[in-house]
Amino acid sequence: MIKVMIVDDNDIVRRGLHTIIDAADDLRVVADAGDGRSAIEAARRARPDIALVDIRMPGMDGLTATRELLALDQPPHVIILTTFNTDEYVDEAIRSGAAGFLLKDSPPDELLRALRAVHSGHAMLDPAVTRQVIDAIADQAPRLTAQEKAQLDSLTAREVDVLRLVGRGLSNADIGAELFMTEGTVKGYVSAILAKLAADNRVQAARLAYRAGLDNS
Amino acid sequence: MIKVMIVDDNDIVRRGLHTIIDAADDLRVVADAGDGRSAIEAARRARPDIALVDIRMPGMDGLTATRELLALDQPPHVIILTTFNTDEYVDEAIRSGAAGFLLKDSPPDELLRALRAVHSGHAMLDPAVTRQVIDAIADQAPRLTAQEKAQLDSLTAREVDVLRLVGRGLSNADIGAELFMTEGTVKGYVSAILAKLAADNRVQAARLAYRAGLDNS
DNA sequence: TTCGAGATCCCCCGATCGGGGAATCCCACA
DNA sequence: TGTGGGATTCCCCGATCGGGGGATCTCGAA
Repeated sequence: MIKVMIVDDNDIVRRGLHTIIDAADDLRVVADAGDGRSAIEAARRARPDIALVDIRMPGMDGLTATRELLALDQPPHVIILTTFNTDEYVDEAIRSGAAGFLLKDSPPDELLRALRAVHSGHAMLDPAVTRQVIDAIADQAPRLTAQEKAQLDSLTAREVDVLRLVGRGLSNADIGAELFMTEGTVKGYVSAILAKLAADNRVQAARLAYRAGLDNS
Repeated sequence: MIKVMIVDDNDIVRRGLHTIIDAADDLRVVADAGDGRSAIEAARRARPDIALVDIRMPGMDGLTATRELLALDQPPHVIILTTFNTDEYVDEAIRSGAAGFLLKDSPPDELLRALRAVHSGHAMLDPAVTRQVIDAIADQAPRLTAQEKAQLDSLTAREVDVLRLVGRGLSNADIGAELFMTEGTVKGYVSAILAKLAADNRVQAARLAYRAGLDNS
């Protein structure tokens, strides 16, 4: 039996969700709340497996409530509910830790599928939201061009070591200390790197290092 | 009537998908292909609305096939099918332009839902895949720390102009030319920027500009 | 009206960077 | 057993950077 909590300031919506969920054999609503603050308390008492949280609420908004819920000892999974297809919140909701993002006009069985999927550790987004997320990923920085990849591949291992530190904003002297070589040696490497990467200066080389993800490893 | 094409090297899988899809009133399989190359030709002839593409195929793999299909005149939407929950390909599939990513063991009605959602311009991922995608987004670079945000906010508009160009790797002279000011003036701004951002040098300032997304706008 | 913040320019000066060599050393490959 | 590529070090030298001032001018808020 999957225990569900409903958090929505609209009484009618709460009743509607209640009806849909309790009609399923494997789901049961164990708590209700009309605002974020009482949701936290209710969750502490009822220990729901999943919280359905409206994103727009008076007082504590849904995203803040989500973060608070997930900070509990035995946190529920959180599915965000929203009325509109609001670009805005999707990214923030995901970063807040939500495992789902559904529109209130999606059909009841979609809600039930989502509850079950989320309960088994998966996640579910409304198809329209999925489209947004996918487009955002596809539009992300084109990574590296083929040319840039080839340029990076042409670097020797040692040059990559140096580039990594250039990317972090270290001076040649600092890089030398880090890699146990003379500043003069570092300068030689930096020159070689700039030539191979067709970069005018170390900032441009650092940019490439950053985009290639060389800086954080 | 939504026209669907099936691209899979396994004959049994093709038949199975065929049966599932044709059983629906609003869907019809209009083309079949066992490899990427023939899929392109088939798509050109049959003009399907959606192509279901196996990611693993002999010859042209599913992702390459996806890119080729999407390069056609009237490209179909592409849904990737895969047997395993393979971490690997999800990101690349999305970047290749796929509108869906389903596991072959998902229930038939999930496939039908996906086909309909994708046909209406939405997207659908298997819940397990959605979980991966969501986790990846949530784990992404923490953006900026509150402190870094405050530091950026403390910059004047003109300083931001300069920082933007510093982030692109321009020299002070180039920045001056770009913003119609003397190199000396630029140097003054850069010094102020480094002080406000607590950066040791322009590379570190550029890093911050890059992370703040200041460079591409 | 005064005052301060921002934008613009200027100067000096030391530190750092980047280009162009040149010289070892080592190791793999022919 | 050469030969060459990579790693390492050093040199010089001009260009660029960065710090620390000081000087206008404008505009808006006190």
